[in-house]
Amino acid sequence: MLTIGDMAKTTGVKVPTIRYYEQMGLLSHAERSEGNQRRYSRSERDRLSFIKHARELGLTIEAIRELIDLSQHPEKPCAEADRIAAEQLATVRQKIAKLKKLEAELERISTHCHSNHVRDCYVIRALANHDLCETDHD
Amino acid sequence: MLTIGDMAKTTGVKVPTIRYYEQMGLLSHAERSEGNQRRYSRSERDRLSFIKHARELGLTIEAIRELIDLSQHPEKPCAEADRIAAEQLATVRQKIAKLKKLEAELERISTHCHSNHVRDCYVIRALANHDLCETDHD
DNA sequence: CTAAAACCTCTAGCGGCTTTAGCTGCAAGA
DNA sequence: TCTTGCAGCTAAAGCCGCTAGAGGTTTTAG
Repeated sequence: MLTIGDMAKTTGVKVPTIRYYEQMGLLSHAERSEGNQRRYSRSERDRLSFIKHARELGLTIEAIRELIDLSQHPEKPCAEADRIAAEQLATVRQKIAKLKKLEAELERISTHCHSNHVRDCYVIRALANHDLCETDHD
Repeated sequence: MLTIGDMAKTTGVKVPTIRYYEQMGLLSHAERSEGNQRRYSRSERDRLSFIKHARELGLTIEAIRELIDLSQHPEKPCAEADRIAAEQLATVRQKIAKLKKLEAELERISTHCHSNHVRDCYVIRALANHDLCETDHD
């Protein structure tokens, strides 16, 4: 049996976060030692790794909960799991697209200013005046 | 004089958000009507647009506060403003890099699954098993 | 046996808002 | 003039996904 510290060490998820996941229902209530400390099996550690990996990919707690529920029902069709992954992919792509616009504008702003005083600073002027933008970031 | 609603309409910043910005010290305490409603001048609206634009670019409230303070002192050197913009650019670039890794992995995961049941679902297996990853997203 | 490390619960805090509850202000139509 | 209904007000709580701290208990190493 693993202590919560062992779990933390082997998965890289911090101890308070593990307790948080239990509270959120991603991990079931762990068995307890006589002294009320959590004890985990290897399969619970695997589930924690699953959760960690999913979080690293940006999935919400809610989405992970759905995936865990799904994985408890191996006979169900996996279209649902596909949908969750695909949605996340779409979200990530949107974020990339948006950040690229920001990158372009910030680049322009911060390479443009050759003045010495705030009075003429391009950074400040660009922020004050959206018309100086080339792209239509929202 | 503009009401808070007018401000919201012309800048696209929601009414409660405007009040929040005032609380955070980005907007100064607005004048009030006899009936205690906020009344704004055009220059306050311009400042709100500035804030909005900066937020869209991902600047934190704190960074925006610094920029506003700077813009009140036109004779100061603008190196500080440049630094803020450049830092934000670096942050944005980091985020893009990370998201691209996620995109690659999600793409692989969600195009890989041709099974019908959760039992064999690649999405679920990939999440359970980090070894299936090609990149070393953190 | 003791000291230290690890564990426990509970609560509060982060950023950047959004929402809710319960009020008051104000303009336009009957 | 009255009323209706939108707009505004304040204060406080809620959201996400943790993280940190206080103050106590259990486990482990020596």
